Amino acid sequence: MSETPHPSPRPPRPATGSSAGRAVRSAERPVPTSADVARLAGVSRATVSYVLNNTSAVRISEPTRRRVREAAEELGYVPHAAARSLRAGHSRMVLLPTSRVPVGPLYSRFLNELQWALRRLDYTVVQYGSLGLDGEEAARAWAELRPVAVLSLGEADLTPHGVEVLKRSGAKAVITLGPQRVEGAHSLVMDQREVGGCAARHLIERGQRRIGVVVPEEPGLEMFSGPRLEGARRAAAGTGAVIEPLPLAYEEEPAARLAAAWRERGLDAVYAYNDEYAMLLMRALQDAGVDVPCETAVIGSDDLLLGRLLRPRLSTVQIDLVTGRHLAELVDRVVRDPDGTPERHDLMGARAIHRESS
Amino acid sequence: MSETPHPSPRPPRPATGSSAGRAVRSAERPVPTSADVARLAGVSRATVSYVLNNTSAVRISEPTRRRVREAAEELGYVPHAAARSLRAGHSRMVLLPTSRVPVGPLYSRFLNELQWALRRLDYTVVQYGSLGLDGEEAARAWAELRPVAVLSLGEADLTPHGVEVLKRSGAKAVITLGPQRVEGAHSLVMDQREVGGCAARHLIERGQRRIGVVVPEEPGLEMFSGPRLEGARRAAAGTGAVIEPLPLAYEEEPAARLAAAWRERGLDAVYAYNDEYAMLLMRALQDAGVDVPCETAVIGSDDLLLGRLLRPRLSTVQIDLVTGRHLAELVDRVVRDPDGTPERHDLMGARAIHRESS
DNA sequence: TTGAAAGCGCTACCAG
DNA sequence: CTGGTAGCGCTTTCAA
Repeated sequence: MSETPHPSPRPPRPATGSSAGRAVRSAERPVPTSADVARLAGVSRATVSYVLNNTSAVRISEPTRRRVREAAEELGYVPHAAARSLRAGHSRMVLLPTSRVPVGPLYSRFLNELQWALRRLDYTVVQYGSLGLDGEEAARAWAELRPVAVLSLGEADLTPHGVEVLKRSGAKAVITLGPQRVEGAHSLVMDQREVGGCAARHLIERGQRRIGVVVPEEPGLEMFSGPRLEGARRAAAGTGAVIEPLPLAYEEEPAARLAAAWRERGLDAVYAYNDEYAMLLMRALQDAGVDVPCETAVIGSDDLLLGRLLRPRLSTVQIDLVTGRHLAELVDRVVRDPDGTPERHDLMGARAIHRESS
Repeated sequence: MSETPHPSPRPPRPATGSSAGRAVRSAERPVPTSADVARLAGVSRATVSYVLNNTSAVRISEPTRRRVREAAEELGYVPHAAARSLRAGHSRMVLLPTSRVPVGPLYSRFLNELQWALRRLDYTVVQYGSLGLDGEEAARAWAELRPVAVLSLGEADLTPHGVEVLKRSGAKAVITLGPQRVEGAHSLVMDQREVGGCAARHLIERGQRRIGVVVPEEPGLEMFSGPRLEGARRAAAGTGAVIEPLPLAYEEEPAARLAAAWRERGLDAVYAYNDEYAMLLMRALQDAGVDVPCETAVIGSDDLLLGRLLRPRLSTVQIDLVTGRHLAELVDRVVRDPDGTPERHDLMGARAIHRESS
């Protein structure tokens, strides 16, 4: 991609030659505008606007209303959102930069809930794929849409300058959801370290001393895996337990290889990033004759149903995300009062659930 | 939600009283416009536009260019996408209505790939959450954004009339991805029946006669589960095999109940909607003492890695989706030549993979 | 090489 | 109760 940072030019737009506005192709009917509706109904554009928006400050006679509505219906008129928000000077668009990583079921449920809640508050939720843009570029791209709020869920690394750009472009709320605060933004801290910390503490309390931590090789997961590893390290610090990172690809063959050389590592426990990696590794260990949990304890995270179906049942770290409704309300509050002090919210709880694998 | 269909009014907008345009709050700096840049650079707005868009038809002196760019940088100017596309009369927005269902990893990978490919073709991908709107309402809501293309992946039921609305509002391409064609739209047929068909044929070929088909009770999945059941029925028709639908919630307890009463049903095989449901049911069957595959054969679909970790390894139906790149190119082709005959593409292949559970 | 101005579709004033 | 109209920010033609 040759999207370039600010003042350097965009790729030149080909001089189309075709004049702006109405469609030119002969066969194409032009898109109907409120003026067309007005003409057909025999009223002014203002009246059309009043009727269609039900403006309360103005009384329009019932026959007129009906004529306008019939005309709109007949033409298949649909108002032009861009024109409307241009005129209004603001929109109710909440921008939700789309993640580039395959997110888990937990997270996508959260996203759905969030969208629903925002809709109920009359916001238009727009997920914008900013794949392949860095922080600054992304911020500029988002700013072009003039959203009233941006909810960056950690997809691109929002810099303080990026936040500034967004605010200058009219965003009332810039909210980040990630491991650390971003200067100038309202930050909802979702500290993944706590997940790794829970897992490690659980293992250590149960007497394990040499703990492996699976780090997925799948690209795009560093955002989660790094802090989780870090959290495990912190939990181990000073307890005498040691932490050993174990890079692993999400496939049978690499898992089998890791398991084959398992005893050489002398690990007595492993936190496997999440339940899926845990299932993969646990199967490989069992196939290699390593007993779980006696020889090696295993714990995952996310509390997937599937983990409960294994034998032994998989221990896990349950993650409580803030509800979508809660977050939506926060967005709304910040939009209404943009000058409130950027608060810091913690919105993730984590607790270990002991089953049979640890 | 009180979103009402067309001509009936929206909830009246509160007469704000505040005049449109520039922000009013005293503390707030107004959002910089190209006019501000022009003023600061000491040139006209036209020149600003030329420089920032690198218009090839016009030669601007290098010193002027630099002054303009510096001014833009200093003000933190970001062009206003809505104004631009209003003026241009078209946008390059591809609207991707967001699904309301928790989609699987397969599908979200496909979505990511698609977004990426569309970006490479210089489209702006916007996912729009149309949760809670019916087909007609959704079509109108989408049309307000004046997208150049709409890619409805079956989230809301697009009616022929909805397609008409979208086309009238300027959409060059309306592409549906679902079990059946929609009049007027380019249809990419993703026939889920084929998945159920594959599974049933596989079981029948292996000598099974009484086949259960798990139908998830999870809301929002009917779109997939219905056709899959239907496909299984068709495959069974005339073979002497019978199909029995088995509603099931995705939880351990209901699965255990189903398994406890399993023998009374006299089923010798089951297609469990997907691999996750298959894993759930298979575990329940095993816990109830029903042998898999001898007493009951089990097959899922999606070919998840996790299914291969079970003992017996889970048979499955592998689904080949069209690639995102392929679909993006189709979108682009249709946008460039909107009047081409709506083609019908098949973009799903399915084949059964025999492992150990069937 | 640059500037003035029209106009995209819409809404909110103010006058009738 | 309704209509005229200004102007949101931008691009592009035409004129200087």
